[in-house]
Amino acid sequence: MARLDGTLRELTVYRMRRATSDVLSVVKDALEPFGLRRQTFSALSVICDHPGIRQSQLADTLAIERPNLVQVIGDLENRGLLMREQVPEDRRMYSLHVTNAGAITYRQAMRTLRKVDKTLTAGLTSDEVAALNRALHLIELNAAGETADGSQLSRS
Amino acid sequence: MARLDGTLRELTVYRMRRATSDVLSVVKDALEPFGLRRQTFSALSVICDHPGIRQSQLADTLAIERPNLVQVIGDLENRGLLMREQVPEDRRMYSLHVTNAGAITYRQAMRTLRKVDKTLTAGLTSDEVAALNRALHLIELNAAGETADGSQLSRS
DNA sequence: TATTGTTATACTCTATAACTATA
DNA sequence: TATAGTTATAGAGTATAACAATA
Repeated sequence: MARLDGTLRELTVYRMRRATSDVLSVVKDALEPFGLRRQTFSALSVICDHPGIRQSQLADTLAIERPNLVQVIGDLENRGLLMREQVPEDRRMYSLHVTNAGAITYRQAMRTLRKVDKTLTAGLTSDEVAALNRALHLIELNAAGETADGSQLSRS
Repeated sequence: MARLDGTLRELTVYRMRRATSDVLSVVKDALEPFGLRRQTFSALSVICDHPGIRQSQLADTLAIERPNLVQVIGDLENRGLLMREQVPEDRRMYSLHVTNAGAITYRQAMRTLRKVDKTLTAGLTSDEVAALNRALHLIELNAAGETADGSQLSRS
């Protein structure tokens, strides 16, 4: 039987939502054995690469609202994967560092996610994956530009 | 300043999530003047193309759980965009049809979303968009395959 | 005054169990 | 017994306002 959502599939935005929805489900399952959720994994990754980063910088990087980052950081801290240190020069801030356990967990989880990435893009050449990544990046920039200003589209 | 999430951006799954998140925000804003949400628009589209479709078929088509479709259908019915008729042969079922108002609203919304699609893929050639759509479809199939069975990836 | 991190809160989206009415 | 639609509910993910501590 032919697809009943054929017209919708003419829209790239619909295809993105459908594909991403399934992909995030796979990612969630892949991270579950590590006790990580997508956001805790992403935070761990950025903190590993940038020791001493502040929560507000992390929030900006991951496009997460500051209040929503609180529980992510708290989760990682409770699991002993992360440490917070008050910054002496400005005691409003906390600098974030991963623990040894955090670094190990991150490396294992990242290795698993790279495999997931391979699995999900199986059937595409490396050039096609590169083209896909470029296209996604361009769309992300276009979309961010649309939401930033008072876009005409939302005014009928 | 360089990206702080450079490592994460090596993962296509991360790029998909970031791009799709922004895209869905733009789509939401674009549908708002029509009083539609993403799901009500999608439902309207499928019902327009397939008059008489049943709710369970619609749920399968859009990959929405049956309970979650109830409010979507109710919303469209309350707005007078949709009608439900009990099927005489099997009175458990309702066949769905759009009203004239529903057809008009759908056409206008779809026209707007096609423009949104163009805006978001601006900078890509039509060949590149076609390649993107194919890649997204392949990934969707790969991901659906992973979630269906007891995937080995979730076992460390 | 402005900013960092926090709390409280609410809204959307999604997922599951259990019910009803039909078959 | 099985299925279509429904209800109730709970869990994520995300968004805003307001607060305390600090600058």
